[in-house]
Parts: sequence; C-alpha cells; structure tokens
Amino acid sequence: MENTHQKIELLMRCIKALTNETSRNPSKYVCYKLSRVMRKVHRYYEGSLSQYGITPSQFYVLSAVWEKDGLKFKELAKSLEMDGSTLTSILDRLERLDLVERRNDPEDRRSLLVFLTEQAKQQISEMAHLAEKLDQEIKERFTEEEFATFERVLEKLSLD
Amino acid sequence: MENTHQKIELLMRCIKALTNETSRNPSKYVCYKLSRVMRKVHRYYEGSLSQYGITPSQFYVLSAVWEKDGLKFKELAKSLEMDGSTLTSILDRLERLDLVERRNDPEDRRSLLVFLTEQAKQQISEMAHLAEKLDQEIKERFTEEEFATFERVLEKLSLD
DNA sequence: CCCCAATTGTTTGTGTACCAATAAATTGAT
DNA sequence: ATCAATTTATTGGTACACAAACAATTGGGG
Repeated sequence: MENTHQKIELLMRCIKALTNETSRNPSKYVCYKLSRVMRKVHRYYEGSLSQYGITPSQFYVLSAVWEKDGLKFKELAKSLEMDGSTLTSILDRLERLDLVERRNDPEDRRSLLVFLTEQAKQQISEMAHLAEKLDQEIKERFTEEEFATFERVLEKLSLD
Repeated sequence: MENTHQKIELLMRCIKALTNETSRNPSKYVCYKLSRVMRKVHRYYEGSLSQYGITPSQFYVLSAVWEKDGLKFKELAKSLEMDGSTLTSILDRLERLDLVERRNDPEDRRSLLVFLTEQAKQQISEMAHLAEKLDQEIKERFTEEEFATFERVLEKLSLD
C-alpha cells in the first residue's frame, strides 16, 4: 500500500513533466531561492558575530562608519541602501552597546553625524577579519569563475 | 579646494591599493550583497503581488499548500525551510484573509492540516502566473548560462 | 522678511524571521 | 499501565525592513 502511494507520486510527476505543467513548488522562484539562501548565509554570519554581541546588519553599519568616521546619517543610509527608519533602530542598539555615537552636525541642525566609539575602533578590525574568513569559506566551495559569475549577477541585480 | 579634496580621496585609494589594505566598505561581503539583492528583488515582487493583498512570503506558503493541499503544518514548515513560529504568524494572516484554513489532523491531535480556501484556489494560478512573469523579466537580463551558474551557486549554498 | 515647499531624522504600524519557553498530545521504556 | 522523554504548534521577545505620518529645520520666491 505504501508502495502504491509512491508509484502514484512518481506517475504524477511523470504526467507533469510530459504535459509540461509547471511545478507549483515555490522553490522555483528566484525571489524564494534568494531569500532562502540569504537567511542561511545570514545565520552563518550571525553565529560567528554573536561572540561580539552584534548582528550582521549591525556589523555592516559599523563597517560603513569605520570606512568614513563622522559621516552624515543620510549618507550612511544611502551608502548602505537602507531605509532611514531601519538605520535609526540599528543605531539605537549600537549606541546602547556603546559602539557608536550620534553627534549634532554643526552645519545643519537637522542632520546627524555618526562616529565609532573607542571601544568599537578597537574591535572592528577583528570583526572584519572574521567576516572575511567566513566569506573565504563560502568562496572555497566554488571555482573562481563560477563565483565571479555569481557575484556579477548579484551586482547587476542590485543596480535597479 | 573641492578639487584638492578629490585628489586626496584618489591618493588615499591608491595608497590602499598599493599597501593591499582591504576595503572597509561592507559591499564586499557576500552576506551583505545577498541581503541587498534579496531586499531589492523582494520589493520587486511585493509591488506586483500587492494587487492581491499578499506579500511574497505569503505567496510562497500559498504555493506550497497549492502543491499539496491538506499537508501537515510541520511538513509545510519543513518544505519551506521556515521556522514554525514564522509560519504560525503567516498562517494567521492568510486565515484572516480567508485564503487558508487550519483543520485538526484526525490522526494526531497535536498536528494541524492546512488547506486552501475556495477563494484561494480561484486566485492562486493567476498569482503564480504573475510570479513567473516577474521571474522571466529578471532572467531576460542575463545569458542562459550566466543565470544557470547563478542558480547553481544559490542551490549549493542552500544545502547544508 | 515671510511663508511655503523640501529635507532630515524619528516614530508608529505591519510583516517577516528566529530563539526560547510553553502547553498539549504522543511515544516508549519499564 | 504509568511516567518520563519527545513531538507539535503557539506565544513572547528581539531584530530587521519598509511605508506613512510627524516635528524640526532649512531654503527659496515673493
């Protein structure tokens, strides 16, 4: 009986293939594949970065401020292509962790400047080193050309 | 003066390149690239699916139930590789939209079975058709081989 | 100089996403 | 048959992500 069920399943799959009926499984959609992989890779980074008490998104923000200390809130959001309200909440947490500091912009009272704290400056390069190692471990699983194509497609998709 | 500033920027980039100092910009990390592209593609789907009043994630759940109507909650979560608590909240919304129905499993009182409503059955193939069109528009931007490599890498990353 | 439109960052509300803790039901070992 | 361990779905808590509404500020046209 169990065997019969399996045969029926197989037959159904054959019928679908022969009639060219498209699968209903969501795993065929690009968007679904992307989100599944993104979540997986995100958790992979998260597992390592948690030793510093931060999340991947918080790490990206720290890196961007590290690249240009004291940049404007607006510039930061733009460079991360991140919604302002999302950045506000991430900065709230980073400020609570004493890793980042908001200061008033002397030239425009609407604007904020974002700085790393001393503590963050001491830790960030170690964090970055860790993240590079994680990246390396991912890349090792593919040929250089394969991964280059992958990144090129990602790059092209990220330009609107 | 502005010109001087640009020259300094350029010089700094040269120094970084010559000393092999790695960039601090987060856009070099695989995880960041993935999340940026995922968000972009997600918004792209969202814009179209919103005409049905649903989100991409809700669409994936509907598709999976469409593929196998009346499957167990647990199976559904597993096939979507989704945390159970996430699925609970998505099913709550889909039930409120009258697109999905939870029923008790007669064979195990801990378990739930998930069904599409009549309304959902009438709409889902149109939604799927739309999603396929969106996918097609993305794929058109690349050569077949290029995109095949991209999907192969995604596939491999989603395992383990 | 004044007013109105645009800009800046925050708040609020909704929707994922996941972990830990929970309650209910089932299973298995004795 | 009974009790402990396991399984199942939900709840509660935290963290993104984004749109819309908001307050403070700036800037330009009259």
